[in-house]
Amino acid sequence: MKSGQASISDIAKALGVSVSTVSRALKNHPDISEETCRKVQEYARRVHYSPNAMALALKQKRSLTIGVIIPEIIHHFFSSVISGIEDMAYGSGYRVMICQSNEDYLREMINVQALIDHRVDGLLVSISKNTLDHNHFRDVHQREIPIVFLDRVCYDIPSDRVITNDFEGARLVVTHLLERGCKKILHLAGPQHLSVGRDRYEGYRQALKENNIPFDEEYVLRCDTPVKLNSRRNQVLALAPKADAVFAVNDFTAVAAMRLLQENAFKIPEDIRVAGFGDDPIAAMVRPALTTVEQRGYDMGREAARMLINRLTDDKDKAFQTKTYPAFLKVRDST
Amino acid sequence: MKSGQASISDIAKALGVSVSTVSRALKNHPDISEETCRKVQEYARRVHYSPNAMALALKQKRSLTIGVIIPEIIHHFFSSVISGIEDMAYGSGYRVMICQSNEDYLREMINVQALIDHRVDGLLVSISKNTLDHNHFRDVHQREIPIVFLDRVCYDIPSDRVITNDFEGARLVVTHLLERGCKKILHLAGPQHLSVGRDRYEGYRQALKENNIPFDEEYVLRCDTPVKLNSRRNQVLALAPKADAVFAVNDFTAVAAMRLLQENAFKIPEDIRVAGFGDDPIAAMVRPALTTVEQRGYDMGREAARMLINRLTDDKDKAFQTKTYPAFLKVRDST
DNA sequence: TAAAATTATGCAAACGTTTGCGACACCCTA
DNA sequence: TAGGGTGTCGCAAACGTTTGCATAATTTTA
Repeated sequence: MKSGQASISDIAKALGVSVSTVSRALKNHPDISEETCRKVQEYARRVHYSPNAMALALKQKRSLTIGVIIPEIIHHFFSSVISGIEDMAYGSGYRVMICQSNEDYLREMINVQALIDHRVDGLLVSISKNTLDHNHFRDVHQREIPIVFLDRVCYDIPSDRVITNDFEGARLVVTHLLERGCKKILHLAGPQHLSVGRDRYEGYRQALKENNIPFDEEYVLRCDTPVKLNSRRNQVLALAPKADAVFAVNDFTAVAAMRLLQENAFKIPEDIRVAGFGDDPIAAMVRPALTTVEQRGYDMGREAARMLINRLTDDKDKAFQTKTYPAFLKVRDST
Repeated sequence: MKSGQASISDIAKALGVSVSTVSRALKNHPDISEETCRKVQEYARRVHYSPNAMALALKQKRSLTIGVIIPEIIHHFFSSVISGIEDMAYGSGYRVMICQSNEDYLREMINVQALIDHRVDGLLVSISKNTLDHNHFRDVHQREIPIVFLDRVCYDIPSDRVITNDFEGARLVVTHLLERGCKKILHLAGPQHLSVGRDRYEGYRQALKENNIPFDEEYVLRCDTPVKLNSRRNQVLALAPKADAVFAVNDFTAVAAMRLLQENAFKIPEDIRVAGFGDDPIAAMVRPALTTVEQRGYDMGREAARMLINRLTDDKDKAFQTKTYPAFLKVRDST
């Protein structure tokens, strides 16, 4: 025990027994006498023995660790996801390594490689906005490391998936706006190569179609962050007088839109209604409180972890499945 | 290479050389001929060889991993901290294992143990609200694993620390309120066993003292979350008519207070002014926008990681130091 | 041409575990 | 008293690396 950490063989030496005896004694193996068990365990406790997870992982060829790659931890949705993952993982004896891609393709690839190097048993991934190529995930798949995609999923790779019913959520919220009498709904859309961006866009179109409102390309702006909104403020302000509602692909952009409109003397919801997506806590705190679509991050994280751990243990070869969480409308004061 | 992952000895076997040759060839050791290097590296690339970090860690007795324990990832401050830590760590070849204590003492202890088991090279910690006993950190210290405390620090353990000047921040914001003419300032305080809670409280008192405003115990409420605020709403509403300002220990509580007051027909800032601490993004988004104290989470995380890595490499035995970030007042519409 | 130096490679130990198998020393039974 | 059973324990291999040292072949030097 040269440096702080006692090993099994330190204990063996100190007690004059073999390492195998110590190893067995520590887990109350029936081969070992009670007397020896007691002595070993007592000594182990005295020196604060803690098993070396690396050595274990090496031996057992599994690390009991799952890797998580999410775009940005600062978004409430993703931090809820992480909490869900952690709770489920810890409860099942797994550890979690969390990485952020920062919406960056290169960083995502680096993260994947780092997690592979660490021999994680499985991967939980929500892909970055700027990821168009999925070969790094294909690599993971070829290594027989199971992946569960979550929210921002990838349909190229055979895998389990956990998603919100984005299509239905968007359809619901837009239908709600139409029921309020809106005819011209501006959609601040997300990237169309992302499942969530596309599905919400299509839900928007579906709602229009169902209500016989003509679709107008001009009323769709690719704009999914407050920063982007700000850089397109003139365009938005030019459209706003003609529009009677804004549906943003997420709550942050919706709130930013609300502020922009309010600063320009629009009254919400009187002059123009605003809705978001995700039910970030901010939605309930701004004034007027934001109508949005609930997205259960914690539950989705938990479920994704459950599916992954399941595949790691019980049914390795079960058919892949996609779990879809229903979307619930949260009507507040902004619509 | 039975299961997906090729090892060094798989390469050795395939190429008819020894594992030591492969190991050296992979890192361009001068002992190995160019020819062999080329062959080995080419083959390694073909089979997607990636070194087993566990085996490496075992051999080298260091994992190039640092463990992070923070209370709750959903708080913007802490997720910024994490981003700062990650960027610095990745840039220096370190990996990061992130754990949440969820403000729970037991969970914090479990996290510490898990990170010890994983043989992290060092620890970055912001202690939980419910941690009164610090023996689990003393254990870490005895194992000669360096710790850097961050924001919520612990003075019992010899270690580096990174903090905000909470005292000064609170003094500034309260002074600002007094300059606005306030005389009765309600303080929604944090736990007094936490450095941040105590320092902000004392900053509040100091500001009063400097301005010859009598301190009144009745105007200090231990209440640092929206939930707690809600359960004490009657108490707050009883005090509000007599008070002319509220200073909350964090922005979430401040915003919750604003909403409570607004719902009860108080005008902000006309009837009562409200200030928070931390400059959470929500502070800029609510109306009126919240006056608060800036706290540079990203930079603090980066700095903490830098200090830790420094201690891990260069100067193991340098004297411990505490880095204090200055606090800046952000005056907005709520005061 | 023998000795010395150089070049390229392999052996084996070590890191901390787990685990199949074999080795004892007993005690019991027939 | 020989055979078998049982209760305790140790040996050694294996997991994937790195690295000091030995080895062998080749070249250089004197």
